[in-house]
Amino acid sequence: MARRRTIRPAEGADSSGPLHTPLDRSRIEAAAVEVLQREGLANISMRKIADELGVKAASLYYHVRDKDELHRLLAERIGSEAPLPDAALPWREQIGQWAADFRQALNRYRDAAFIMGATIAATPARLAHIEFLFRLLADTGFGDEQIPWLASMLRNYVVGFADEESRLADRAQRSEMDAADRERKNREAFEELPADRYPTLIRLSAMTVSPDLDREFAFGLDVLLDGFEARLEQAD
Amino acid sequence: MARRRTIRPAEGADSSGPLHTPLDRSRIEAAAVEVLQREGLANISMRKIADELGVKAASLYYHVRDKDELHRLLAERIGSEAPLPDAALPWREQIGQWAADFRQALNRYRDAAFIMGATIAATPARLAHIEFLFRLLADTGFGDEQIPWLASMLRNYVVGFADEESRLADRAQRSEMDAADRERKNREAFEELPADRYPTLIRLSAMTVSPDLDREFAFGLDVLLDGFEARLEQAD
DNA sequence: TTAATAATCTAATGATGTTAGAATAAAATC
DNA sequence: GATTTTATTCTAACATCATTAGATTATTAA
Repeated sequence: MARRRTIRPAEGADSSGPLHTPLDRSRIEAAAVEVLQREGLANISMRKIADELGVKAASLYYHVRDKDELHRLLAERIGSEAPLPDAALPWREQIGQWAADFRQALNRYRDAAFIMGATIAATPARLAHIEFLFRLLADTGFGDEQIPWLASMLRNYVVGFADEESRLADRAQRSEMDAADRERKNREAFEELPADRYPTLIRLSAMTVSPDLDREFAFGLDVLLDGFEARLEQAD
Repeated sequence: MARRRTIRPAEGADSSGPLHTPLDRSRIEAAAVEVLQREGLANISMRKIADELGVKAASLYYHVRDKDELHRLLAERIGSEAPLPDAALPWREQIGQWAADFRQALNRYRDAAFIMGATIAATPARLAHIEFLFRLLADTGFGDEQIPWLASMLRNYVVGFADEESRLADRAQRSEMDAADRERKNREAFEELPADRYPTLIRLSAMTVSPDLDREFAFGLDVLLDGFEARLEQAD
């Protein structure tokens, strides 16, 4: 039984014949990340990933079941880059830190929020996040029957926010305008709407033109946690 | 200039030659809905929609720019099926009603939450929802600079919840088990996890097995709105 | 040296979105 | 009523995609 393979020494030119360092899931994952960052989730294909590795697309299927598994690999990687906070901090600060770190991890990758939303969280790093939230909420005094839904709200808030962020970033990149041009164009778009139908929307459109996303993220989380705290007081 | 077309009388057999009632966006939308409900979003294709209409795929492009526009059409349809609540009710009840109706509309269509999340809301019905939320929050006394983010949180909560619901429903349908079998299987899956790594997750897994989704939806919304109310009291 | 096994490749299948340009049908014009 | 114009659909094709079966190569075990 031939179990292990060694890395083939690449003597001579790279392109002469099938001389590659052997594939494995982690190299495939790395290549997938490369393509993701360069072309976005919608433009990832098995062929492009294979090209990145100097290999034919069919070879990937020896190491990976299908494209869905690749998505799960990407999701797990993103999740694994968000650290868990110091357990000694007060609960609100722990959640604040967790949310900020999670958001940061999501923002490091293109379409990350979308990927997280489209895959199931049955991998170690992502389960660790859920375990962290469950444990923290339990230790803080929330009722067992509430905890899964509260945790889901937290996760949902961060992913939803990051998703909006990434949509904004994509739109900004696709239309190659500077911030001023974009702001003008945005304002024009709002002013084209029928003013009688959407008066409040138009009046408040200025608020959404150039937002301070860090501030808004913290604000929304604070609102959410105020709601949590209200439940906590009820239970006493 | 030939402006109008009349419906061709379908004398004789349907299949004899190119005799169709003419296409238009609304008939295409209806066919798309048909395919969506039968096969799910991932399995919609221009060809299948065309088949549904007894027409070739290329014909669709005369009425619809591309597949993205079709998605926007679907999203607008879903949004237009959620009514706006009675403006005479207290603000929390208005939001409660709005959320319940919106969730119901989302649950009427397969993958609806996903579709809403993946398209931009620049269509009349969806803008009307935003206008409603903005106006209600403004009338209730929230600060102008907070309103867009609060509204985004509400929308995000409903869509996120419905997305989880539809994932649960899909999984339930795909594995053709009854509720009891599913519950057992789910429990087994949790018990396979390493107990030392995810103790709280496993302990609370019972809570997520057969949830009362209506109750949980209302609970989460209540938590969120408690957070809103706290902001309101600060402003006074 | 030979046999077994692991990893990659070739080739193909069937499906997809989209486009260009031909064909057809209805309406407008004469 | 005949002809031109315009609106709508079709044919055919392109490039791309995920995936699979089976041949081929390379490496290890016997």
